[in-house]
Amino acid sequence: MPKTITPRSEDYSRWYTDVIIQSQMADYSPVKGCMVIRPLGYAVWEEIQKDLDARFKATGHQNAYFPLFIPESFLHREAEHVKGFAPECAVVTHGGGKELEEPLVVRPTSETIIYAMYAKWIRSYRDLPVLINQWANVVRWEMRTRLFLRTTEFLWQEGHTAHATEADAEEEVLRILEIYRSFIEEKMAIPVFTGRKSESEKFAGALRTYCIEALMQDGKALQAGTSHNLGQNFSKAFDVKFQTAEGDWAHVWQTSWGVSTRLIGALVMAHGDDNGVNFPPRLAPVQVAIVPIWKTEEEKARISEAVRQAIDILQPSLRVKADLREEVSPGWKFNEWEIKGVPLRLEIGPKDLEKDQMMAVRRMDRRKTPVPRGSLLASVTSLLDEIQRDMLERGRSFLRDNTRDARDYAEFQKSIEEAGGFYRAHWCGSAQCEQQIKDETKATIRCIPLEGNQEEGKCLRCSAPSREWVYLARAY
RNA sequence: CGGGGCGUAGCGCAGCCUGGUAGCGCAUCUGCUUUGGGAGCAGAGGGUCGGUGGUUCAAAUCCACUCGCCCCGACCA
Repeated sequence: MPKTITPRSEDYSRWYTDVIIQSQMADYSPVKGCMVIRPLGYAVWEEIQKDLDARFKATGHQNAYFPLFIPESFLHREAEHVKGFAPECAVVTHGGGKELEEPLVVRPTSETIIYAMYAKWIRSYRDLPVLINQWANVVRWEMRTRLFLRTTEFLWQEGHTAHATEADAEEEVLRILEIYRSFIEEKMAIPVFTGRKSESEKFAGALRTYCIEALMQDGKALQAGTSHNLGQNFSKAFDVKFQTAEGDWAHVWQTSWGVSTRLIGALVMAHGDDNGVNFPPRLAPVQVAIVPIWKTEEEKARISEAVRQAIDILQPSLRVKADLREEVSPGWKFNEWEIKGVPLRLEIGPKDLEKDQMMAVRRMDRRKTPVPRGSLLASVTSLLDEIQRDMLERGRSFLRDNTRDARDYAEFQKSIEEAGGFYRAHWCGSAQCEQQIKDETKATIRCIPLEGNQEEGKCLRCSAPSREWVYLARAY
């Protein structure tokens, strides 16, 4: 039997692209670097949105929307920010048939346009904190793109908050980091490391950047989310001031944070296999696919009735789909739902009906479990929970097995080349060592753990004394 | 912008080295048989071989140019 998706262990990029296109999550568009998100891919995004949105609202945030176009001069107000983003900006120079007086930048991120508004909205300490999130698209003209991981245009959410004190801003940044971590681990079933970025890796214009780092199956790290403490860099540039209770004037302390459609790429890379994508139950657009099997007309009548009953029972609490097509065989359907990542399949045929059961098959390992029709909802629900747990656990083992200590530089160079993965390594803190490691091994400092990494040691690169270790990896 | 690879039927590919007028799988259509892991058999339809120019009696094949795509780098809060 010809398989649609072939093993690509020797070519992970190709496998990744094939899986996405064949599962119909996304397509290349006529414009290079831009991606068409098809209904399946968008459904995953909607699940991500739904969940994160609820978490943001539960912590007091509100959604709002700001313009796609940003006057070019806004970008220039914060020196570091423009340095980081100017090279990748798309710029509109004409409108209404005329050349514009001032070019408009298509937002690569919205700090500037949003803080220009905050300057008007914020007057008093009573106006703070401002806790706003925006669901939007942004455009960054990267030299090289990859479906979901780095596209010219992508969808994301960007939170922008303003606080009265530095402590409040720092608390917010860490609160969001924890929201991202728990979402990615609990819903996406992807274990992660969290921490702080080094100076060279932080956001253009931030005081400090915190991040979530995950490990893909080919041993490369992927940044899955970021949360920035902007300090007063932007509030000074945009003059966002408030009057304190004491009557003084002060600049606000700000944060910004975001996750993007890149998360979908993480999902594909972390859980996919040669049978297609593989979604964890809590995030899967379709959690259960029911595939009926019949030969005779009489069987068809009985079995479709049983399917209808199953749907009535499961539909109210689960995202379930009955595949009653007659033009394709059951075997076809099995494969199709697997390619599309449905975590649990329920088969029902004459043999099952006799035993008053349905056959449940897990997408992740094809393990079969008969479930009694009498306790269908409870059984299916517990199977889905089990799959969710097992997927996360499998990811944890993988992350554990691929996180190593690096003490000797030569050994580290050899190991990262052969095995990839994360490395715990002491770093003296100098930008020079960081750069040399990058040049010599392509590995970067993915994050500096927030705790648990205090330990006396020697820098991996220069052997100077070091008080803490960091995570190194090659990254997407 | 460098390095590598690929453009041949709707999709995936072979043929090219060594020129001789285009083939395979999937899909499609017809008929019969088929449903617990992508059905089987028999038959049918479908392609100015990315484009332009050159060499030749003859070009998918050789040469030059050109366009497009993919991968690896450079780049990338």
